[in-house]
Amino acid sequence: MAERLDLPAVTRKWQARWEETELYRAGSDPARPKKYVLTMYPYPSGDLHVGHWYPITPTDAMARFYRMQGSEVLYPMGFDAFGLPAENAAIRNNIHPKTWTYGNIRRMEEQLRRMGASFDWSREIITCDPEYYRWNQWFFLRFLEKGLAYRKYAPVDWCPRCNTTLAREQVLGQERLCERCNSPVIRKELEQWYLRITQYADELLDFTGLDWPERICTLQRNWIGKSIGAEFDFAVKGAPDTFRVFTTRPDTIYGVTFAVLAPEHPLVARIVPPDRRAEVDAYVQEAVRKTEIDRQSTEKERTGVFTGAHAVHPLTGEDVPIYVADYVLITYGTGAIMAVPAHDERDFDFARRYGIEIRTVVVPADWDGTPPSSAFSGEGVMVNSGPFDGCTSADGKKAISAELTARGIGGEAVQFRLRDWLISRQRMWGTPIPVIHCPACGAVPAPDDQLPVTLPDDVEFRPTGESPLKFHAAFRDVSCPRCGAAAARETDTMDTFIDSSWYQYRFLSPHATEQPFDPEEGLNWLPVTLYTGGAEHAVMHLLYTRFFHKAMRDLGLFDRLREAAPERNWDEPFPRLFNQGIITAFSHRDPDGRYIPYSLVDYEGDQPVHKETRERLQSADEKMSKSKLNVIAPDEYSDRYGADVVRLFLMFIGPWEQGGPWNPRGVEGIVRFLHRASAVVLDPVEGSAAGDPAAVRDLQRAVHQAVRKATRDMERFSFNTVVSTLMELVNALQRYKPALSGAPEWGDAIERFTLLCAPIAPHFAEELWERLGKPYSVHQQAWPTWDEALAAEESIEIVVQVNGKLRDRIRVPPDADEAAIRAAVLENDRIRAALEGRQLRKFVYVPGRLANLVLG
RNA sequence: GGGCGAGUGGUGGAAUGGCAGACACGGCAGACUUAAAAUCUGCUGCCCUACGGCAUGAGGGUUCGAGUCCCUCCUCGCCCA
Repeated sequence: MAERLDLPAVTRKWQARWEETELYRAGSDPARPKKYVLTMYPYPSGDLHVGHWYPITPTDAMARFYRMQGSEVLYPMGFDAFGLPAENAAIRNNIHPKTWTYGNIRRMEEQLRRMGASFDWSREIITCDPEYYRWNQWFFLRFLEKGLAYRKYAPVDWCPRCNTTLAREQVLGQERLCERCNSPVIRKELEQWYLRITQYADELLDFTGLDWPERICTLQRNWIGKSIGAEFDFAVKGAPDTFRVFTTRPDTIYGVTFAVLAPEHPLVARIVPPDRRAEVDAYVQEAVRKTEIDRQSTEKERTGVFTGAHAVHPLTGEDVPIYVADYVLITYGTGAIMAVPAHDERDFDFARRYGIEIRTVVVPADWDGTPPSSAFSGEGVMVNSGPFDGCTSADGKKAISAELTARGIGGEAVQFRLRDWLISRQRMWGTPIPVIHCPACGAVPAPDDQLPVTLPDDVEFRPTGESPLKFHAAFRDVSCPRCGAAAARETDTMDTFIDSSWYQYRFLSPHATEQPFDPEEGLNWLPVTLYTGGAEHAVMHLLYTRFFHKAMRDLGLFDRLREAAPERNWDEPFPRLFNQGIITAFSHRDPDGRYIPYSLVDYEGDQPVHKETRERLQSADEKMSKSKLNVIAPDEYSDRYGADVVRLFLMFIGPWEQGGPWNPRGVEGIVRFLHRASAVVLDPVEGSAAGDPAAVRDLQRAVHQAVRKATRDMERFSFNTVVSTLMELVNALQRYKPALSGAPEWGDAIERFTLLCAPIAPHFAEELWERLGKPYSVHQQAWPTWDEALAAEESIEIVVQVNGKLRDRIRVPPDADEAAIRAAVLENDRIRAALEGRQLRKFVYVPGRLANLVLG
């Protein structure tokens, strides 16, 4: 056997060559179709682990696949470079976040290069560069002009650990944890900047023309949370005040027996008579201290207090007692509700507790007249509802809304769960919000010619975590652009999700100075052909960028493009999205629950134990994370086996959208595969003949079937089966080689095999290609095609079943018709035996596959 | 509580409604070797000596035929209450 390929050396050799020859620079030949492949850019945390390789490897394969199919491909990479870890590092180590960030970026660029991904590095963007973030500021000013950006005083979510406010989307789960650091958020009242994403709520609910995983659309739909119902004003009895409520169930309005205000509702203070004030105040004080989870929890009993005031039922004129209760949130809807205990579980609990009447007004169609023992929240037929008795819920909703409109107190209304996007962050390492606060003129936008408003280099971090911008006189103290008086620059910075909301456009022309992106380049590449990334961004990045795109569109940024290419989708940033799964690895914990690094794990049989203490360890398959000490660095594997081994293994694990466990043993299988493949392609075989024609046909069939399968599987992102197809092909080539390696068809076979390897094992394929004496580069060759005639089976095997059970198989020519098959089946000995004494009821024939005899 | 997704050998997984378990890991046996590693060959879902039977979380249904479609349930994951 010839010498084995030195895969790490092959990796280094071709990476250097590709870089020298700028092989992956996106070209601009107008004759060739264009594809823009993009995968979510990483945060420069400092070290790339296999979790980073996982999304990149298949997208790189797709970029290569598209190039071989004749397209020019834009496949750029950059860094999401603003954000808190840099600032925390700055506080700990007393270095500027910029120093830390750029250090990490340089290291990660190097690591990314060692993957051998075909990025066009000439397009790199780094969001903390003023060249980039000036355009965040530019967009902010445009949004301000259009009323899409505004400032308001409101309750906001505050992360005490990160020392900043967060957007609603960045507060996760029922526990309301900070998306970054997992600490529980608290509520504060602050004046902050918002983007009016709610203006696009309806359009964001429209997913037509999006080839996205259904799951992501559903998540966004739920998050936006459109509900249609009615809104109306309750008049307070004996006072000039009114308060507005929203309900999704106007058909239950005759069942209203009380109303509830949120403890924070401004009306509370006004309507409470003096004799009840002490009790109500005490309740309100108590309520505002509770977290939202406590208040909304279904476990706890619902509490409240009677205000002493009454409202007037809008239709019946009855007195409706007004309560304050903490299960009504000031942040949702109008902060007040009409309560219908018979048809709402929470209202039902509350009414039970305080002895309030429960009045059934909607019943199921088959109702037997007995009062239900719990709230009936379904739809049905209206009863006890005056003129509306007998209406269905659906009709009743419309009729009641119309009635409210007729009385001039409300009407049909739509409520969204989606809130405007809070973008202010009380942090230093982000894009400065380009606004100046003037005592006379108020919040004044920085003039365009003052952009970019840059972050100062000489900052001093405080251990408290407060933004140093607040204390930086040169940054803060400026004169008002409008009146010239002494004024203060805004010291809050923008949410870093602003950066990623439009980065796909900056890649087109990362150094454009007059506009965010060059429309000519846009016309070349847009919209993005394929976007990939993690599903965890469903209601953050992926929602924000859809909003941002639509806002950019409404600023006119795509007008010229739409005019030149009206057939393309200019309403969405990413018409086609694919979510990869998560790559996991074993973590190990000692009996005290502490995570133990791999370097301290030993095995006694299958039982993991602590290398030193010999304690038994608990292992679990978990998402890779630094805190769980189960992060796998690809470097060790890459240095030992070459980058292609890591790439192939990641693709081989299983379906890309499912993710899967990293398994060092499985890596060995890939190494074996590459060595067997290189041996079968490169090793000479002595004394081989021209080969007999039947064997040649078998070889061609194997090759052409593999080409067909690999092509189809690439197109449907089924990378694991692309790899297994190539493994099968190598197994077949090994079988045929001794007899056929002298035949001309053999050369064709190994050439096609090498080309099939190119997208998924780029270094390996390049080396084989060169050793086969072919011209550089394999990545500039055409993807192989298959010939259906050569891929066709010579004879086909028909499975013969009796009553659905396998009884025999017969071989027939591929063109055999049903009559011929039937004859052959009935002649078959085993079938005749089975037929003995029974009657053939039915003969089912599936062309080319199977015959099923149904016997009586 | 609601929505979505998943459940297939010892393991990762494959399978346009048509031969369940491709491909690989691991295991077993053998070859090569003084020996080991590497490599190669064979076997490897369960039951049965065999014929054959049973098997895709459980139960039902549709169908000539169900891992795949429908219904009910269980378990796990994610999202929302």
